[in-house]
Amino acid sequence: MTAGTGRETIRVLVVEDHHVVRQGLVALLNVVDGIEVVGEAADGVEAITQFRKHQPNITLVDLRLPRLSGVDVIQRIRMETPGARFIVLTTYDGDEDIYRALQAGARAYLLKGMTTDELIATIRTVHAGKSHIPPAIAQRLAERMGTEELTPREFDVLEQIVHGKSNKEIATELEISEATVKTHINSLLGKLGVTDRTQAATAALQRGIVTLESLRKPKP
Amino acid sequence: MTAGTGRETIRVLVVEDHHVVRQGLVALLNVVDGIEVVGEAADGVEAITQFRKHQPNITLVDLRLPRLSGVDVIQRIRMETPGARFIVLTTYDGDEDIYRALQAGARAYLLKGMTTDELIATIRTVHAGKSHIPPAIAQRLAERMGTEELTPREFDVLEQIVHGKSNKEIATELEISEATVKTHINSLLGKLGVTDRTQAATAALQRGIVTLESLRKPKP
DNA sequence: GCGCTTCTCCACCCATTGATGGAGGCCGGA
DNA sequence: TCCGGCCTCCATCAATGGGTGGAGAAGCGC
Repeated sequence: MTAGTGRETIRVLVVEDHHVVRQGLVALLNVVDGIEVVGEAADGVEAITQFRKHQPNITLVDLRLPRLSGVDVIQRIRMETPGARFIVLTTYDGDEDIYRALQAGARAYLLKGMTTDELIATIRTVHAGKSHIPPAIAQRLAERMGTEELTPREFDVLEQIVHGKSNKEIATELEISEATVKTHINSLLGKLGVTDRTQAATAALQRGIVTLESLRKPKP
Repeated sequence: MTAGTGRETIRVLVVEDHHVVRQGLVALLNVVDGIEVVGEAADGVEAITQFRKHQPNITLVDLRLPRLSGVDVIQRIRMETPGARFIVLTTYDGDEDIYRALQAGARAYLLKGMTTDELIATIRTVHAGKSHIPPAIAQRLAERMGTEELTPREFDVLEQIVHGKSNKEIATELEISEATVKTHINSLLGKLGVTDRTQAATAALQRGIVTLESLRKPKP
């Protein structure tokens, strides 16, 4: 079980819930010399099962997955196999997701829409033990630095703001006073670098702190 | 040039900018009996060129495309070939996009993440001259009905709201008085069925009236 | 224990926002 | 031509939102 930097075939696990995209990845990768797709998974739970079964060199994983998110998958697998290498692949490119994925131990981050060459080059790079972050993403990560973290409570309030709640409603929902809500809003506005709740809402959506999908359902 | 409902091969053009997804579609479709991918395009302009060249029975088209949007592509092609049949394929499922695509003449709307069977069944259905809208989407379309259209000016104001502008800033930007801005906001809040600007902003993003991507760039 | 952060709350003030109702001008369809 | 929709603007009022400064309690790391 030596770290492979040499000639042997790179064994890849593809984790992606969209059938078409998964199919595309497999089709693309299987014609490449030196890369073999050893397994596929359509959700987070299946991903872990497949990983245990195949012990791939590289796991290509989408962040938005049913049952268990991509970040969760990375964290859990790395708990039992710390040397596992991940490349995150996603359509959405909220800063928050990138950040969390890299924190969780992903070695590279690719947006769908990349070229085949980029994909293959990244797989080889990561398999060789290096990391690879595209310049555009590196830049946004840099911007994110220096930005303070929101506290859990501030996050709760922000979530409510995105859902269009008034301060009074937020107070009721979180069972705190309206004054406290205002306090939290005040500090989260500062941290997000915005001046009002509407800007806070769009900033939260842009950064992927809250997702548009979560808006449809009242409360999961 | 008779409408094909019989045995002959269905000739498909795939228009999709994401390499991986396009590859997936082509890989999936080319193994199916009775379906042949006759062309591929990665942007709107190329789509039109490819259409003229191959005159496919079915055009599978992504809505978000470089250079020319999916809706534009459908409209332009239908101007010269009114009988052309389109299936719209997209990840994002904003109501506005669905609506405009169907208005423009798309016969079916599929979300990425569909099964292979759904895709093939839909292609056959549309080729047979029928339409196919998934229940989930049909429901949202129904909800959208009864909703009044925004006027162009209301749309302008909404856009500014999503960009986090205050009424005063909007007034300056659009070169109208703040009073007028308020008037527009009042009516657009009603039409969107929301009670304040923050809800208006998230509603606009949900419905795809304004996109998150457009928030990054200051002014295109 | 001490310092730090977080969460909670208060009071006060002013700016912004949204609601209401009214009004004139313009344009395009009936 | 008249009607209806749209865009423009006005005044006024009540409610909400955001800014400031201060303060006590709980928890954590050292």
